[in-house]
Amino acid sequence: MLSTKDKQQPIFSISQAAVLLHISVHTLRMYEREGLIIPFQKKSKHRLYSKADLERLECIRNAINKMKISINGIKTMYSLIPCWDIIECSIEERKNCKSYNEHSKPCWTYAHQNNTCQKRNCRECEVYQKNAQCGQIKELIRSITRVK
Amino acid sequence: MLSTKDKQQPIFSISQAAVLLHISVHTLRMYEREGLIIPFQKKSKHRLYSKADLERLECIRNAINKMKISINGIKTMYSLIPCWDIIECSIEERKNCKSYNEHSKPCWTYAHQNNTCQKRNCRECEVYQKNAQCGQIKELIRSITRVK
DNA sequence: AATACTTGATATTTATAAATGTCAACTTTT
DNA sequence: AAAAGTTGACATTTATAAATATCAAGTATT
Repeated sequence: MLSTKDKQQPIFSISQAAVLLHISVHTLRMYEREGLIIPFQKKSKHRLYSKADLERLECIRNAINKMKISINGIKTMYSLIPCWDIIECSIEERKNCKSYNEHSKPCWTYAHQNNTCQKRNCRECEVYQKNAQCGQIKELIRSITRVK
Repeated sequence: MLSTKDKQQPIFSISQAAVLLHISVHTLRMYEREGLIIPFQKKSKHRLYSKADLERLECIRNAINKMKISINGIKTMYSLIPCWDIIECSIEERKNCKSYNEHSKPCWTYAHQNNTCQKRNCRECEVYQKNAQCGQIKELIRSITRVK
């Protein structure tokens, strides 16, 4: 069994990842351009993928090809992740946060300013990492349900 | 200003609705088959649409044609509506409810058994009606956030 | 220093979702 | 009772998202 840390280690090149996932390098870069994934970047701008990245990509593939959800659909789904509850940002921050107030793309695709997320590396953020498994969004929504 | 009740009155035939929305009758029936809408049904099986239905359909159209979210994407989004929190069903009911546990289609498309929803008319249910406006799902997710 | 791989940008192909068309039986309207 | 509208089922068209191809410049590997 792999530790969480091991799963996050960026070890596969883009072509290795492409082979493992049976897709093309182009497709991987497209998913990144769309904001579905954030591979590790070397200084040379070359990408590296972790096992967690591959797991996430399998969910994305499944959503697109089996569940027939469009890429924009997936982006919108990601925009529903209750990030504010995960990172516990302040009411004031929420008021000014596009990710809190809009619903078209994932929080990690915004250029956040004047809030906690500005200093965060989204690839390492729990909001991003928690959603590597399929069905995690609904799980999160269930878990934030307030007690009455 | 129309009252909520007025907006819910089923008054438009399918062809009238189609003209008002600039779409074909076929498309309206397709959205229904997919579980995106529940028009009122006369005993003769003829459909009638309310102003609220038209509003909902405009959101659906916008999602498909402007936001480029696929129909299956919209169904998945609807599956994230925190219905359990809106109707306040019991923990026991949640345990056995497909809508609570799965994430592929809206709660109103399940043939619910042995729970509160069995006796409900989904078209009249708050869960369905609350989601007539675009962006309502995120609004609901924000609103159920538990206090820490 | 030669070979293989990666980058981003633009263009093209292909797979298929969304929308329409057709039809015979039934319902509503005049 | 004739005309217009609606139903469901099946077939076809079209619009476009997803995937792939090409290329010249840069980086990594042996």
